[in-house]
Amino acid sequence: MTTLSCQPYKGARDYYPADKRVQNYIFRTWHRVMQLHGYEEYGVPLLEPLEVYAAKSGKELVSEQTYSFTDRGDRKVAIRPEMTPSLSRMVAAKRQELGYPARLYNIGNYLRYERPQKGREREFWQLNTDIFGVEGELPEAEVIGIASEIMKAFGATEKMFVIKINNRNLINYMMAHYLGLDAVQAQLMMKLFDRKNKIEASEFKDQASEIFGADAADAGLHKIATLTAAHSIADLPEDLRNNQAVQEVQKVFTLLEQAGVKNAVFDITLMRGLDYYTGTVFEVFDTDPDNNRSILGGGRYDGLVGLFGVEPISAVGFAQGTTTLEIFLSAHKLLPELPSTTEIGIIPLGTTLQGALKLAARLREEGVKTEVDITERKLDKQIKSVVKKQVQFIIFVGDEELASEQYPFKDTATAEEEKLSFERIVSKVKDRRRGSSGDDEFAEFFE
RNA sequence: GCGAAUGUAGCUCAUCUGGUUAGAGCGCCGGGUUGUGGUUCCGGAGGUAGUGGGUUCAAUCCCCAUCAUUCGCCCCA
Repeated sequence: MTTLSCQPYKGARDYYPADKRVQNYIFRTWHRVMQLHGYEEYGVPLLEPLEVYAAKSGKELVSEQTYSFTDRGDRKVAIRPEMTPSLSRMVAAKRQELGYPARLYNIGNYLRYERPQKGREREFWQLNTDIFGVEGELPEAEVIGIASEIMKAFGATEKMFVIKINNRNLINYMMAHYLGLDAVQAQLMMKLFDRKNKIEASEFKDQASEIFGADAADAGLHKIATLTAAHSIADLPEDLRNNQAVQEVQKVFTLLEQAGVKNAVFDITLMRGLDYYTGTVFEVFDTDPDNNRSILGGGRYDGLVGLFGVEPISAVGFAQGTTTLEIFLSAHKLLPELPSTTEIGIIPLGTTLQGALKLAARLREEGVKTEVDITERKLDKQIKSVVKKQVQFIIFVGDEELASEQYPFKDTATAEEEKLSFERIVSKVKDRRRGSSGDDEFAEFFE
């Protein structure tokens, strides 16, 4: 008989209670910010017909990175590698019944068959948020503003992250008309732009001139230098500035300024890999040069709903994953202390287990999350277990306590202990609840 | 899919250029204390050195393969 491995599947993680607390903290914050902005939660199936992704997601994502199989009915099926196509399908199906603007969000897990590494897992969890049915730049500004608020809700300051913004129409115009590239060259150049911040300046230059070809290299490089030096619309060369797409970008920036978002910048090198984007694209980056990593990304994708045979509906959205967000939060020391959801551990003294169980039942009636140690081990072992589980309080229950109804009530963090009545204990725990999380009105997200 | 590094106890690591029964710290379990932990003392369990093959009188150490982990590329959350 061979022994089974304890390791989880490659690229997937086990979430022990301490890990799950971190994940739930992130989920809770996401729920709170999205609901405050009037977004409603929805859900989609884990499985989709493969062609839902084949249509628009991008070649590599579908052919190389999708977990797909043929089901017993001979259907080609994929486990969702992303949300947007499913959501577009869903919106298309009920496009006449939804109230617009349709503001929707979801928190779910996805699978991509990739080589795992730092900030990348095969199974990952992300927030998806989208607004449907509004043309113009207002949805972009709204969604980017929410992205910024999410970052701040996690405690990030504007110095810690930057919102980079670009526009697909501008990119296309720039590639074809300003730089004079054909489709193949443009594709290569987009990939190169995408990597600009990850490679040496000289390497960027070499590869760029190779794409231009010997004849056009000098003029092309000169133009690219002008482009990459541009940190706002105003810095762009005049040939580009009059383009319609530039006006769109300008409008987005004006709206963000009015909304008080100060850390958004124009970045002509921002590309985004997915094929379905049609207008504004944006990403949030860590400003720490050691973590040159995108922690949120999205854009406008007006064509996707129309693929399902209905009139197109304009759409803007973004996704943020827990994997890279966790790296960001811990690097900036933004992860709070997250104690156990269990608030009280009761330790029976001597032969008072029945009394302890009754006390626990009374506490639960008051909504206090309570466990009882039923191991009958030595006292110090029981205390150690409660502390290890990061439960906040201990009540010791012996015959004396049951008679007097005054219980030694210990704070495991400070080691302070006092004798309290049942009522005082309940109010202490509830005070602590309000004080620590600060968002008791969202207590339902603690589930 | 490509490149590189690593793999010894639950965790972090020793074991000097291959040489007797592979060690330590932390953790875990038990006891000193039939009512108080994270900072005491004593004892104990736990390893076919990722796995398989090869070289050798002899392999944790050298070689090959394989698997896993990590870091990059590609791509992306």
